[in-house]
Amino acid sequence: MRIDLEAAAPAWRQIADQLRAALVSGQLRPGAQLASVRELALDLGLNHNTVAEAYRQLAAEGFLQLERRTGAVVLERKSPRPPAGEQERFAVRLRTLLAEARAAGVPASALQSALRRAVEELS
Amino acid sequence: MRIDLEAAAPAWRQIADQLRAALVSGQLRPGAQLASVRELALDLGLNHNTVAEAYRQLAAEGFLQLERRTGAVVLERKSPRPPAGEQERFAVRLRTLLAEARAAGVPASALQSALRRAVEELS
DNA sequence: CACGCTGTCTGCATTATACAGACAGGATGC
DNA sequence: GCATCCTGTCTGTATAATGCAGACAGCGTG
Repeated sequence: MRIDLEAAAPAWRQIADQLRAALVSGQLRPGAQLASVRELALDLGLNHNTVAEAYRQLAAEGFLQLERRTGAVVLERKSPRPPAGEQERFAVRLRTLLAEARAAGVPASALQSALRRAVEELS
Repeated sequence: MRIDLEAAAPAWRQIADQLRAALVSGQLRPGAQLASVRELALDLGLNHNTVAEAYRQLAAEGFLQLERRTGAVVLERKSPRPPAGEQERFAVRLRTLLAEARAAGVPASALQSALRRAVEELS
């Protein structure tokens, strides 16, 4: 796990994003015990409150259970009904991301293979 | 063009992102004249400085020429050599975006078809 | 019953954002 | 000639977000 303090996205969101990816992909299964906010903060070179903010975000999404003595535990979570327009918002963000990559000079062929790989990983 | 002031991304970045998508896709061709910062700001319900910040961002990327009297004009721009690791950064952001969409409840099949559509649009 | 470990809360310094308004320069109209 | 208008730019400011330091609260353990 890697955090870039210079990035536009705040550190707590980067932490939440990377943990969410691990949760959705099944690398973190229900019942798993996460590192304490201070442990992970020390590991990342951040303040414990920054990690706590990320944990609270994932708890609000239903992924984690936070308790005083127990720490952060992965919950069972059924996929929610997608809010209206969620699919369209994804399409817009995907187009934006592709435009940024093409503007940075990444060839279209490389983007296509990355997209095809993503399609396969979703199966 | 639509701006959401409540979104996490700042307004000037949303403007730049949407204009960049239009530039990369060829909807805005070299020589085209953009709306003045005040015109577009009025159209979006924002301050002219917010639009100017977006224009400066695109100018720094080589897309626009900004001049006092002339306004904002689309430049010819050869795609730069992609910085090292740019392709990998794209892959990471794509995975993050997909994880977020799946967490929001968008079914994998919908994501796959959106990805396939994006592959075709890149040809 | 003191200690240690957990997440939570309050307060603070810094930075980013969006805005209001003044400025600069060059074309246009009288 | 010269006022006027339209362009992007610059300065200053109020507000919110961010990351951090440190204190607090609950609960198991020795």
